[in-house]
Amino acid sequence: MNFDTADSAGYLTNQLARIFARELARAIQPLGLAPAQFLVLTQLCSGPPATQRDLARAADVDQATMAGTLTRMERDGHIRREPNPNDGRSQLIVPSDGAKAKFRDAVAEAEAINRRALGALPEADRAAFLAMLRTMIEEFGGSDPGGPG
Amino acid sequence: MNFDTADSAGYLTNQLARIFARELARAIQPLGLAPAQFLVLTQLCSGPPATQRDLARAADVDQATMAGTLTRMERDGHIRREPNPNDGRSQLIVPSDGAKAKFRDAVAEAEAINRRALGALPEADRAAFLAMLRTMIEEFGGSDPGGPG
DNA sequence: TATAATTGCATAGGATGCCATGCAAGTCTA
DNA sequence: TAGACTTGCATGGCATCCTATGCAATTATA
Repeated sequence: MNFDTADSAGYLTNQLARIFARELARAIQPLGLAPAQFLVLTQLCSGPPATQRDLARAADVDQATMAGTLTRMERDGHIRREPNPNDGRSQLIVPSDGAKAKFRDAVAEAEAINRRALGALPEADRAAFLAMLRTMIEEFGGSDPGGPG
Repeated sequence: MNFDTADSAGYLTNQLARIFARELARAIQPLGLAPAQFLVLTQLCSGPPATQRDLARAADVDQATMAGTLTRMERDGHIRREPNPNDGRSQLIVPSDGAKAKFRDAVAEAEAINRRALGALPEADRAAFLAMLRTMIEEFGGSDPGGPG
């Protein structure tokens, strides 16, 4: 009974994902940002005001996970929570000016890492790789972090 | 200033990796195994006796991470640590009979998940996808969990 | 409208991961 | 051989993630 990790899509994907996360964490750590926080800013800096629920859904993480990330971001002054006039249960998450500035630097770092990784592939394969990732993610589309697929 | 996650290799890879992890965790949870523990058994059940350091390197995780995983596996009776006759600093990790049996079931679950994911791709693309993952992982080959690339 | 179901959050618990430290054992070298 | 360096582990701290709960605010319904 064997399991060859070298031929396992799950194992290889996990390994590459950890590499991406490590590289990004190292690159943006000087900015006071962590990978999950960068992702939150990606949403906040390019769209309308969002609630915790919105952010969790957009990032496809559990609500509890997002709650923790936002707590740390608030602690570090990256965001603040404002009352939501439309719903007393939720709050609107607003990025600080400092966070917006740091986000711009972080984007450059993230893009550099993506370029380095994709650069290892023949130019003709790069778009195909991204498309394959999207296809497989779509296959598990119903796989909410909070419910079986 | 924008960052389009839909075109980010890092973001998409991370998302797919979390899906794989979630699916595997749910599938093998009834066996009393977690993803990282399954990976350890993959090594232990198909190779010579290994030390904590060997396992950490094979899995490309930090030594401290592996220490924690092995502690939980020992707590749950999946492994035991035996003195290493060749080096007083380390111990040899040995899988329990029960763990070996559970590993066989877990392999079936992991393979099913891999098949489902890869099955979303045209047959002709599957091997190419795995090859691209390996190529990018190789690009960051020196990216040890404990040292900059 | 009173009750039930839904929805948004906060928290606690557990598994991974990474970094930084500190100690012990093994190896190298002057 | 003594001192310095290297290597293997254990721990503590922190960031994610997920599951399970419990509470409060909204909505839907009888």
